[in-house]
Amino acid sequence: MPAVQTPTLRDVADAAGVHPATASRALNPGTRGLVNADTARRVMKVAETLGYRPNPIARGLKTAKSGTIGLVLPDLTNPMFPPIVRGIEAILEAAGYSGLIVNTDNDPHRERVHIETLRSRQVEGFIIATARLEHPLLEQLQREGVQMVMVNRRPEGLDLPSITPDDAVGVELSVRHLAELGHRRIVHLAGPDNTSTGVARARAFRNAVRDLGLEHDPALVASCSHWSEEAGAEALRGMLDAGTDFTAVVAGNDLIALGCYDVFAERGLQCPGDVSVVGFNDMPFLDKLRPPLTTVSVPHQQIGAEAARLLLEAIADPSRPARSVLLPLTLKVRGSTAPPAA
Amino acid sequence: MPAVQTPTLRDVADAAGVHPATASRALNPGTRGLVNADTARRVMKVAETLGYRPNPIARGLKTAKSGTIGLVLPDLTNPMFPPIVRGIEAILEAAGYSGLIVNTDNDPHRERVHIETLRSRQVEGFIIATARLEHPLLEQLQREGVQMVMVNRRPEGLDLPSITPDDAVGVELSVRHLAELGHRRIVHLAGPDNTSTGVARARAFRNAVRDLGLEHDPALVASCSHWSEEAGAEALRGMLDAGTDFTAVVAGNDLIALGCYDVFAERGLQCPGDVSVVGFNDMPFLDKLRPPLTTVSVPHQQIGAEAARLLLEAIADPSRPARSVLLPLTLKVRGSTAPPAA
DNA sequence: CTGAAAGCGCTAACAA
DNA sequence: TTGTTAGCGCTTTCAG
Repeated sequence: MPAVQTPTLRDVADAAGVHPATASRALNPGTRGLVNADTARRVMKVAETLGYRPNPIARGLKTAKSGTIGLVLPDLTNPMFPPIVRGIEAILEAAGYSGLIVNTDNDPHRERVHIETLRSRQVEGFIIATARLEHPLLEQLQREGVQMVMVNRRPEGLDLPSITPDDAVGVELSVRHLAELGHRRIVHLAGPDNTSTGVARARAFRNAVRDLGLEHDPALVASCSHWSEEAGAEALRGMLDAGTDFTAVVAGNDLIALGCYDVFAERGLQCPGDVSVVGFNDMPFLDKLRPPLTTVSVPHQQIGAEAARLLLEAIADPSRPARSVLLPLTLKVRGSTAPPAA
Repeated sequence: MPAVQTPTLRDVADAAGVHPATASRALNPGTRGLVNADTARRVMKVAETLGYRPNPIARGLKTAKSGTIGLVLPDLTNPMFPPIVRGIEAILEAAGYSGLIVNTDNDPHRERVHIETLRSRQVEGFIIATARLEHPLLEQLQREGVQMVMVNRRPEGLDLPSITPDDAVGVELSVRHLAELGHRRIVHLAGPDNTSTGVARARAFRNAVRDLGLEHDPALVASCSHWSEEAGAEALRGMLDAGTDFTAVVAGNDLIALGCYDVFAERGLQCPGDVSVVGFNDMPFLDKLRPPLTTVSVPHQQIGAEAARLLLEAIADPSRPARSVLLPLTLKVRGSTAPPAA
């Protein structure tokens, strides 16, 4: 594609009157010390004026380093991910890395293929947002010594570094808020039970209900098949059709909560008049919904940044032990929660 | 990172008892014809069992082709882009390409740096969603023979392939809808006037107002500094503070419309009771707003897919003349528009 | 401190 | 049809 041939290391070396090897050393901060300071300066200057840009591909071929990391997302159209991506990129960029984003659409096959492609492109590590509790692929990657850090969710039984929200605290906050408003029969529409966030939040829900002395009825908990509006709507419809009695819903995440909104409209239920709802994530634009959604606020950008930092550390020093971070959460009270009707 | 050394072409060749060059030919669909069918089969089988994966980096070094294209976005957190990305990836993937996504945050400097990085990574072309009317960088790239296609917006005076919504039709639809409801004094909060979408929509607005015989007052049009809620809010506040009289707003896009919602809340205005609003793009979740936003629906995924197709065509045959596509739009009438108060 | 030489994994002439 | 030979642009021994 070029047309204008970008100058190569040889060109710089020739112009500076040195051997390419010397030019290489002069241009690389790591090896610059090995070369005469004056020569180094001269080479750098020539490189500058020639507009020399090292070819990372050629470099990668030699060093097996590419300056890239892979970013594996389940679904880019879920608004919670862009802020994570942003946080990641801010850190990577500062470190001279770039992230290659792939979308799996929650399909393990696509995931496998994408990860393979990325590996063949020599990514130096992965940030993975698609973890499932059972995740053989991750296990395999770990065995093969691939560097990676999990964001948001994590697999079970694998000791992998991860940055996740403190799900238990988030749910506890939600349930307590509803209890304080006077709700006694609270539904939990859990996320898929093959994800850590799904089960951790469901477990936290049960604990909170018990600790706060609320009504404890298995019929009040259902799992959604996906983290989506449709799945949330379906789960709530099932609950309603079964005649379950409740005055509030703790949704596994914001999209599931939005699914509830759809069902409220279908069934002529008022929110928060007839039923209150709490979401999870605080994705954008929630404040403009009808009604504005009360939700658990998650520092997505910070999650991303932290994950990137961890990964870069691991790449720099693979022997360093895996570290995991739980990020603190807060509840954002908006208009979707109110005391139950008397 | 590897740990398990992935087998190289040499390994395959050795195992199959042929020369690496033969193995290469056998493995590449394009050159497979040059090799004995039996040998080819054998090589492929060996490659299969060895788990051989070609190294695209090494290949790229030789061929100056990388199988990647660069995707330049102004802001990934704007919900209109993920669907475009999805459309692009669907096509690229099918063609064995992958897209490298970068975010410029509307910063020309970041844009320049990112594009340079991508070029050094040998992307074969670009899909660019950051075009400004005046865009020296694009001009330079075009001069240098870089393949690219514009999505959504385009620069002025450069003959570059583009896939854009039919802005004029979209605005015309909006204004006509409002006129039919009985509105006579309609405000347009235009997008930034350094973008083609901003000015094209503003021009279309003026034309529609004239054609429909509505009130034509320069005070009814303002430009927003960005495609954002904040900028939209600011523009509307200015309008209100100036005492401009109007009953409806045609917003440059959905985010600007959302900014209007904020101002309505601040100033105690009812929508659509006191003032109607129409957006542009039909980004996700608009149906759940208070009130649901009437907007122009844009086939984002199709835009992305079409752009990817165009780019792949151009890469395959650079001599082919630049083609541009205007995609048709429809109006999605929701709850933010109603007849003006009497 | 610098140059020479080799090679990362692959493909593309050119010969045979 | 296959093998030989180079070489993509860079880094990295190893000598000097």
